[in-house]
Amino acid sequence: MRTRFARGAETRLRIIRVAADLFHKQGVRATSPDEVIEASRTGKGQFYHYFRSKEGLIHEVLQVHLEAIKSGTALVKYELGSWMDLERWFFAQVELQKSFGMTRGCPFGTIGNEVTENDELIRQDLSLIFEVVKSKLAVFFIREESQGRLVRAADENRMADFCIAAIQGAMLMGKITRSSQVVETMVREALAHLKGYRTGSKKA
Amino acid sequence: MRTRFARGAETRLRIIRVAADLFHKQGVRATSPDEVIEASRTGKGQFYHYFRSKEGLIHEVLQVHLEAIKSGTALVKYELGSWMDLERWFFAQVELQKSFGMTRGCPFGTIGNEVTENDELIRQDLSLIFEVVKSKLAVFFIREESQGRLVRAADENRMADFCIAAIQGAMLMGKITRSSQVVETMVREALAHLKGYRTGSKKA
Amino acid sequence: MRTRFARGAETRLRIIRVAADLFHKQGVRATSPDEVIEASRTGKGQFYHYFRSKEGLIHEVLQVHLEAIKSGTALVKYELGSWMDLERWFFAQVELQKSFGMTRGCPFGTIGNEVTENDELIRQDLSLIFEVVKSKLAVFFIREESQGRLVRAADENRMADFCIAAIQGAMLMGKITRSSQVVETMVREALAHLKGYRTGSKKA
Amino acid sequence: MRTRFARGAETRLRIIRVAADLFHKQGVRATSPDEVIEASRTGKGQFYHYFRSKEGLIHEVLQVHLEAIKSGTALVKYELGSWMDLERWFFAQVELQKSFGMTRGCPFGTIGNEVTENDELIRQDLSLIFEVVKSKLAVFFIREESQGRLVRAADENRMADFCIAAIQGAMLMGKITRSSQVVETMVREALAHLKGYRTGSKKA
DNA sequence: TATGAATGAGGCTTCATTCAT
DNA sequence: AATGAATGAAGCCTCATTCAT
Repeated sequence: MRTRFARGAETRLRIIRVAADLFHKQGVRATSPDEVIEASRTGKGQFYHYFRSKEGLIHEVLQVHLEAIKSGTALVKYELGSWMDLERWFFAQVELQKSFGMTRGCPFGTIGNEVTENDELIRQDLSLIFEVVKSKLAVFFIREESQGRLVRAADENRMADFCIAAIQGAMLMGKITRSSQVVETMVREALAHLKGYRTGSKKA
Repeated sequence: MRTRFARGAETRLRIIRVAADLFHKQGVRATSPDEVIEASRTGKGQFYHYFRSKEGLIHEVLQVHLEAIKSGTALVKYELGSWMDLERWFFAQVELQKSFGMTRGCPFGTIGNEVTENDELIRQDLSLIFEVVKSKLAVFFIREESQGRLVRAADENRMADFCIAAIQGAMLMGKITRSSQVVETMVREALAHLKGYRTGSKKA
Repeated sequence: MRTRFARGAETRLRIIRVAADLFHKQGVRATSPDEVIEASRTGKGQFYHYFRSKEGLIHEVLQVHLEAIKSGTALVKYELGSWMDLERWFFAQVELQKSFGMTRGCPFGTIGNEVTENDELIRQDLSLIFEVVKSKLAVFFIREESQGRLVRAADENRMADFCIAAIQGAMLMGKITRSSQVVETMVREALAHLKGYRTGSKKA
Repeated sequence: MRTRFARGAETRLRIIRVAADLFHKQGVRATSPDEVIEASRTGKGQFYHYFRSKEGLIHEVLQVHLEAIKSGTALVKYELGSWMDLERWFFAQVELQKSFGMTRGCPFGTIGNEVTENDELIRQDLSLIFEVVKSKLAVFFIREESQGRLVRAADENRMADFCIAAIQGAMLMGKITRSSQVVETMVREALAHLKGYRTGSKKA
């Protein structure tokens, strides 16, 4: 039997999950509290009981994403141990996008794109998420470097930023063209570029 | 004294220009016809006299962008004659973004990111724009190739796609982080990668 | 070669004809000047050049109907010379309704139904039309009476009113049920009732 | 003190009642949600909380009418036990119309007349209402017949249809002419016709 | 005669939120 | 914890009309 606390937490999470999906699918602007309420089969009161406002909900959705990334429970694995893992990291996102018929982009990029000067809090949530992702990617490059597997010119932070911007650009173009081709091209070029920083690569 | 032709066309263009700016600034979803109407100091009726609907306006805004790109009158120059021009192409966009205090992304990416399955017409308008941009970039790479200045492995279409996805990812991250740093990093890495396809580059 | 006057008159008539059809099809409230203008391929200016207002147009449409009834050029013939003609009068309207797939009622009833306390002018136009129709029907009954073919109890004015109300009720029900059955039932019952006023009818 | 159930239902019913009256007075087309909202002193949100759309409201209004007819709580009584009741049925409607100064017709006929090919749902609601009214009238005629009080030629269904079309035609003409005279004429003629189907009537 | 630009009120609906139970 | 009634601003669009050329 569920505890009283758990029952509430469940509702809260159900709302968050539904909202996360709708935000990913159609963006935050196009998603109204009403739509989230209906899709999560909750009541108006519950919604505003758990979330201060729509902005509050977005924040919570992003928190859940952030926790998943931090704890490694996200669909995409951000802890990289090898170049193979890096490839997997890129392609996991491509596969995710394909699973939605190329109708969606990156959930964070989609939200980030809608941010204006009035959405400073959300922008900071996103910045933090990307900061965490970046540091996870950087950790891998730093480890590679510490083991002498990167050329001197390699800059781990720049490489991490490059990865993120590359996948963001790739997925955005994939969504716009509704085709996985550009996405795969971009991912392969990005990987090729990154591998150029490995010692012993033919470009070195 | 205004010509008969100009009377209406002026109003129409005024609306389009105001809308283009608002769409760039806050996205299409966050921009209401009423806001466009007020900012362009027109009447409600005029708006719907010139544009079938909000979607129709977005379409027209994109048409104007497309024409500017095709005719070379856009702020960013898409006709590249040299690697210097390619660098300028990248940096012109970074500068544009900086001129808005890093609060905006690419006008096309911004709209593209908001596209859902119900906005098929707009999606196709954007696809066409990117198609045109791509072919302009490809023309440069093809010319380089034809003059033996690219390594055999170079694929001009892929390179063009890479340029577009790279700048899109860069600008989106620039907008989210409100910092030009990632943008510049991405642009430099992208250029480095592309230059790797030149014959005689140290990586070749 | 058309005279200058004729050209204008033509436009005017084209508008009236298109409007008459739209009013019949969807009523006056659901028909906007814009719709009439577009369907008649005219300009805004022309419309308000020929008609003071939408109300003015309705008035003119009704005038044209009235003239057609008076002059005998209407689709339905109101000059009755025999009981056969009376049957034809009823059935012509049923046929007209059938020709529109039972989606329309009587053009006058449709407009009359929409009349409110603010449409006094239109109401009077319609009253006049029905007055004229009534007197045409009454003329027939009076002639019959004067030739001793009606029973003493027959009242020609009441009989005419009965005809009109019967066909109005019939067509309205036909439109609502989308079926000609009620209409035909009503017409036959009405005819049976009227024939009961003939001398020598079995009911007499 | 209001019960939990009543709180919302009251508002809902208030809106329906106000709407029913406005629809009767000026038709559905001329009645805007805003007008209903104001007249029922509700908020915009409430309106759309209780009704999907304006069409939804019309539907609900008709449902309420239908229930009233079925349950016998309507102003007009449809359960007839005698020819006297049938007369009362006709005259109750005439009196109702008179009580509005002959400015309104039948509430159902008024709405039915405005129905176009895009209002299929409403048309069906009306069809159903008339179906129910018809069967109630038919029940009376069938009972009469079963007791041998109708001539062989009498067809109960046709008689019921005749009643409905007659009163519809009568009320429409009453509204257009703003006079109760035609209405009374029609009602009396209709009754005379119907009585002709009684055994022993002088017409038999 | 003819065209269509311009105006602003209003029509239908959704939004985000608060409140009462 | 949960429900859903209530609110009013705003969003997208059409209407009926007038004005300028």
